[in-house]
Amino acid sequence: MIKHNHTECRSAMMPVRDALDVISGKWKLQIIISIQSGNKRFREIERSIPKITSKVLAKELKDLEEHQLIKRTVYDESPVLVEYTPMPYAETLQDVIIALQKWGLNHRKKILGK
Amino acid sequence: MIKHNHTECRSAMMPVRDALDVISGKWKLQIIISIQSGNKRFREIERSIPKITSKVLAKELKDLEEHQLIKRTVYDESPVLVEYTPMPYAETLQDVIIALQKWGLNHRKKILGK
DNA sequence: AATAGCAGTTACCTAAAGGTAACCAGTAAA
DNA sequence: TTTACTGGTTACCTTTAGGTAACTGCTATT
Repeated sequence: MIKHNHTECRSAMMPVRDALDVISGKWKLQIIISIQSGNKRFREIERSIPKITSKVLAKELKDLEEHQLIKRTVYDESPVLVEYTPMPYAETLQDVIIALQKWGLNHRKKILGK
Repeated sequence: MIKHNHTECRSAMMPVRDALDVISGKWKLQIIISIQSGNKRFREIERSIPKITSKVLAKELKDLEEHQLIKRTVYDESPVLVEYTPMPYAETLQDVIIALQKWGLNHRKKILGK
């Protein structure tokens, strides 16, 4: 083999796979960003994310809760009050989010600049 | 730190959306990693990515070419020789890839550590 | 002559993601 | 009393992603 290394390639690819298994899809990172920005209530989060629907949001919130990225708290007032808050683990995604933000900004500039 | 600001939330979310429009999905980053590792030929790339199929690979390679992340070169020998190589623009994804790798590694440790 | 590799394409199908709209119970404001 | 808000759920449907397997023309190997 000249220069490319099969093993090295695998060990670069696998962790990306593992990460994408958790945070892939159109909505998960957007929801985390919304909650990290201070949105707590279901409708509040829903309104903060263009085009998302109740059904999709409900499902994705469950996924994120299962992965311990957010916490769902029910305050038993009447009517019931529900709050979604970020777990500390969600902060570990900052580098990913920032890298994607930077790349997205740059990409938009590139596209519009043509 | 965390402010409850609608505008701020949007401007954090939109670039992530833009980025995901280009590099979302199970395969695109894996393909870029494979090509950046030195794999050039169709079958070579295919073999380097577990579980990918010819059909999916062909489609994703077209997408990546359209977004100018990779280049397809046909050498008109006989039989035809085709090479895929990374464009300089693909290098701008390094931060994203590295962030995802780190997070994926850490996440796997977290899951197995329980 | 048969087999295998190359770079894909095609047809067919399933599974997952996502959209649309209606609906629930409870509360509060108009 | 009607309207609207809350946090979702349900049923139904479409779209997209992705898998399976066969097949192409061409060449090189066995």
